[in-house]
Amino acid sequence: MAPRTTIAEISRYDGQTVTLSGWLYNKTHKGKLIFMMLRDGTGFIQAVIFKDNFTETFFEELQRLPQESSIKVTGQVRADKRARGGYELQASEVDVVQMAQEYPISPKEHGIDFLMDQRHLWLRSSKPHAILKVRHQVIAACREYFNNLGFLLLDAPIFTPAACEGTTTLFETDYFDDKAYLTQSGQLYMEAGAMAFGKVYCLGPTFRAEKSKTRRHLTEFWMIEPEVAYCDLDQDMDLAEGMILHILEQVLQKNRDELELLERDISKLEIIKRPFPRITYDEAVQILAKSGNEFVYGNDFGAPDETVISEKYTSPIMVTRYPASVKAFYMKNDPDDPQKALCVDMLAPEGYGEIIGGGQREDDYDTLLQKIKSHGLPIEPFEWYLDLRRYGSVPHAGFGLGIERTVAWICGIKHVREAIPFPRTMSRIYP
RNA sequence: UCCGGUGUAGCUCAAUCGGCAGAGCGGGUGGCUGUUAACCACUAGGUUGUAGGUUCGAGUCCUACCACCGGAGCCA
Repeated sequence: MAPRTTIAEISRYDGQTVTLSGWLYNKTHKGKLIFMMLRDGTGFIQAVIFKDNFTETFFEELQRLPQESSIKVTGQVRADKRARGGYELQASEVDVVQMAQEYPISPKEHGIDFLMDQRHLWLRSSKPHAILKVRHQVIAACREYFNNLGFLLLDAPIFTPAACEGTTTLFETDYFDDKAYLTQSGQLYMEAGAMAFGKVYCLGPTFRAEKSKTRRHLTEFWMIEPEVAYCDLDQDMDLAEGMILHILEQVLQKNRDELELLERDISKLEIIKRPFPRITYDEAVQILAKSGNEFVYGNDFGAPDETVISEKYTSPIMVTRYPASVKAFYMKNDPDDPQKALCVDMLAPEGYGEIIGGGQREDDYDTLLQKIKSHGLPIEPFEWYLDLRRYGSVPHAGFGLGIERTVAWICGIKHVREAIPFPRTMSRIYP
């Protein structure tokens, strides 16, 4: 029997006879020839079927074979300028594993709603393939980065007893005779982890019941959240910057084919170098003022504001020291300016907006207690969190990176819904 | 939740002033030895989102509802 191989490694088999197992991606025929574009998950290759090598009836059956039928093709690999990818398979044997029904996704244009209804099938197409391979690399690079720095992976719970930042954006579930909420962030648990292990991170899905309908929002999205004990805001920013650079380096090295298929302008990623500009909220407000934007000092930036600010730069930028009033209760105030928080948002270039939010955490017990109260939050669910300040509190900091926004930026795609295999939005929970 | 837009064949879209519902792709049949989202010929395919209303006549105008798209707020 001919050795079985994959399309990705086909160039090693030039001249040899192999069997490829996959699916019929597309086909065209011309008289005594059928050109079958075969995919096997690792790549695409054209198989050429010549009528004289098969029986009349089987050749006619192959001519009618529907898209996405599963097939095994045996044949000789040969380099051919006329074939996309440089190699094609001269088929000597075709085994139809299953003849598919009429496939709904043709190689022509489709609308996004139709494609999302067919997401379980759309995953087979080349564009979702490319994006999800980049996603894989982004996640792999993040984990590699933290693992190499001696971080411990510490998984955070999905069911949580209370909100980090109010309850309006939480998904509520029945939890036996009680209520539980789907997590919005693993951060508070990572703070406990940092006090136990020094440097930890978590990676997992988080949930927001926001009725958001924009290209940057999902109700279920993935975050990677590191947290470090004995760490201040500047060190936190160094960590975030290093992580982004490592992600870019890995994707640019390993996913060039995917970025090319997505028609990404790679030069915009290649010019990104250390150090990323670090500006304060006040400086960002000045940029807005110079651009003639109407902006009320003290507010948080909206999406159009972020775009105006980030368009001034070609690399991601880090904006620090927002007014404490617009930030979460656990943020530490700047000792030099108590109205400001020691926080940082990283804004991706090209208008992709915020991909990282983080900062130094409030480590003083009394101050934290006051903040919980002044944010109108109940004390009791946070008793365990306050314990972290009762027993050996230290300065610490961390951040959260949104995986889908990062993937969307790197891929140059418009909407985060394509950066996750099965997106969950306000109006979609199927398939 | 608010603002704007779109709903017509399996898919992507046309249909002029309110006057015979169409095309391309996909499907089917036939042809062709080099196709890359092929080409040529023939062919099947419709409750025009739903419910009302105006009119001799509604895909087109009006009202309500539904779905989706884009944007805002909130955020990663």
